[in-house]
Amino acid sequence: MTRAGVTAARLTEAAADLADEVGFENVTVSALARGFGVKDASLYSHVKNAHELKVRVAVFALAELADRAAAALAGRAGKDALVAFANAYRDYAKEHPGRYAAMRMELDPETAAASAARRHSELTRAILRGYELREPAQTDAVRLLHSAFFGYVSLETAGGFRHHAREVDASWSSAMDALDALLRNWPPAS
Amino acid sequence: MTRAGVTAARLTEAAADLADEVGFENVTVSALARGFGVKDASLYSHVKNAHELKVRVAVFALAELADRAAAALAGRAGKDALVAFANAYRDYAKEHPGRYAAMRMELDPETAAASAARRHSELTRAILRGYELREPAQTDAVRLLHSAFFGYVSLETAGGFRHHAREVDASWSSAMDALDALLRNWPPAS
DNA sequence: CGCGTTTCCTAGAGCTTCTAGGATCCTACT
DNA sequence: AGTAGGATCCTAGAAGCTCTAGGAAACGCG
Repeated sequence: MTRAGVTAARLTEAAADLADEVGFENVTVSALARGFGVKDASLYSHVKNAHELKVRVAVFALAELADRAAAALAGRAGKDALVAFANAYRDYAKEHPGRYAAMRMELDPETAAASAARRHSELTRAILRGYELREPAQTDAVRLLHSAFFGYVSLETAGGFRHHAREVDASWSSAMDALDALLRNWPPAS
Repeated sequence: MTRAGVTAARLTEAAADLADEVGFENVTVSALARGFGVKDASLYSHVKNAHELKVRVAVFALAELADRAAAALAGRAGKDALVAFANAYRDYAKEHPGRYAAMRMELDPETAAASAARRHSELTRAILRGYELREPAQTDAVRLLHSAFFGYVSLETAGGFRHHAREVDASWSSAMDALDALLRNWPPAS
């Protein structure tokens, strides 16, 4: 009897795949063990909790998306960078809905700090290099941009825009125009 | 032995309260039954599923927030309306984190259509009366606004802005300024 | 009062989580 | 080669949650 070769990393990736297939809230230690041809109790040598497993998936997805966003940002500036970054978010959510749902988890401060969440902020900030924004407006813009991307993609994947006539793609590109215009014309502090 | 007086509505409200206390993902039929001093099997006369219970909470929260938003919007226009509406979202999420998390659930199309989700769109659209936007820019603006509110509040409650120096309240009001400026100066279709 | 409906119960099956303790495999050191 | 230690996997089992089936008790109405 050879071993199944389970590691924490492999486990996390399998959990992420499972999340994309059956939904993040249906990711379970038992189902994961079945996928590995292993009893569920065995997985507790690699993972403390069911909760820890989900946190691992969230952190993994955060890092994966940060990689994609960084790649999309390379060699681009201004509106090109903005659109490429935003599309990285949207495409990732479409391709990996379970992983994206995992990212919506609440992480406790220390794991959040250790995760790629900070990279997301830094990458969003990198977009602003093509625009003229100084602190503290820069931080405010980073937060608003991140919120807009995140919220738009969340609402779209949740089906929030389904019942409208207008095509979502057209709305999306219009939103990109609007955000670009906003960054070029950020209002002075009141 | 008198009856406990359980109805679907009372159940939903208790579930919403429970969600605010222990988190939406920890809302369980058993815990709810304990709260009513009743066996868990009894609740299945009122609710089909655990899933249906959660959907009920989501729909309930959606309606409750729509009521608040509508009240906040009454008698206001322009930026006043924008800020009041956005604050209704943010305050609700702070006051009722479990209910807000419930709203993030994916609803199947028919229940989503029957829910207050449409009212949210209409209320967001009402904000735009104070600005000069025609279709299809209006729909695009509604989606972007809704995304920004929703995303900002989600990220803030998830602790996404915790590690930054700048006060979130200041960033928030700056975001309001920015969105107001954007609506007053929406870019023409490209 | 009696009838049907609703609410609640007990009993139990099935799934998931997680712990305890034991067996087996791999690695590294002597 | 032999063996000690650690990592991986197992069985067994307790506890919680979901949900069904069938029965009893309360309630509402004619």
